[in-house]
Amino acid sequence: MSSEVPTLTLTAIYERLLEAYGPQNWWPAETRFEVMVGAILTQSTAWTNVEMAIDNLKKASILSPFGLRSISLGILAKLVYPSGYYNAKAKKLKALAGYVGERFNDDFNMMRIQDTFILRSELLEVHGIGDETADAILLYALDKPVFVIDAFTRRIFNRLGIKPDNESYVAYQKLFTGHLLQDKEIFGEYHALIVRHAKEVCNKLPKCRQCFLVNQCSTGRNNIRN
DNA sequence: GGCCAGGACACCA
DNA sequence: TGGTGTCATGGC
Repeated sequence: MSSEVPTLTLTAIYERLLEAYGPQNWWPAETRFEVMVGAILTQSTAWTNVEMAIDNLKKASILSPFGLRSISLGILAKLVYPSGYYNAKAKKLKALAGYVGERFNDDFNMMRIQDTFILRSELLEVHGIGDETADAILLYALDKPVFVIDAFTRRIFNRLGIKPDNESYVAYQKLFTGHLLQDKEIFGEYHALIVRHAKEVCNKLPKCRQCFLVNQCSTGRNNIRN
C-alpha cells in the first residue's frame, strides 16, 4: 500500500463504483477465444473500433484459432483494419492462434485448467501479449482470479493517493490482490468499473471536478490541459 | 484539425 | 534497465 494510508479502502471504492454504475458484466463476447481476440484488438484502441473488427472476423467466419491460422496475414490485416495498427495486430492474432493450437490443440478447457502462473508466463512469451493483455485473457477468457492493471487504474488510484512504492505493473497488481477478496467476479467487475468511471468522469474535466471520489482525489485531472 | 482510446515491441544509450 | 519512437483507425 502507499506510504499514505488511503481514506477509502479499495473495497469501499469498489462498492461506490458498483453503486454508481451497476454491474458492467464484462467481457462482451460469445466465446473464450473472442475474448482473447478482443483483448489484443483493444490495445490502445477504443472498443467501438474493436467491435467493427470483430464483426468483420465473424462475417468472414474465421473467429476461431483454426480460422485465424488458415487465413493469410494480408487478408487478416484488412479484416481488423478498423481497430487500427492492423498490420501489427494481424501478426499478434496469428501468434495467439498458433500458441493455442500448438500448446492446447485449440482446447480451451485444457487451457483453463492449467496453473495460472505457468499460463501467464507462457502467454507473455507470445508475440503481442504483455502484462495487461495476458491478465485480461486469464481473467475474462479463462476465469482466473487475476487483477488487470491498465492506464486508467494507475491514473485514478494515483490521484486518490493510492499507489505502491514500486510503481511496476506487478506492484500495482499486488496492491489490489492483497486487499481484495480473491474472487474473479469481483476482479472482473472492478476493472470494468474503473474503465467505466474513467470514460464517464475522469476523461471529462467538469465531471471530474464533481466526481463522487473527489474528496479523495488529490491531484485532479492530469491528462487534460486546463 | 487535434486529441484520445480497455498496449506492446523494437531500438538505443 | 529505462526512455523513446512506431504501429493507425474512428469518434468526439
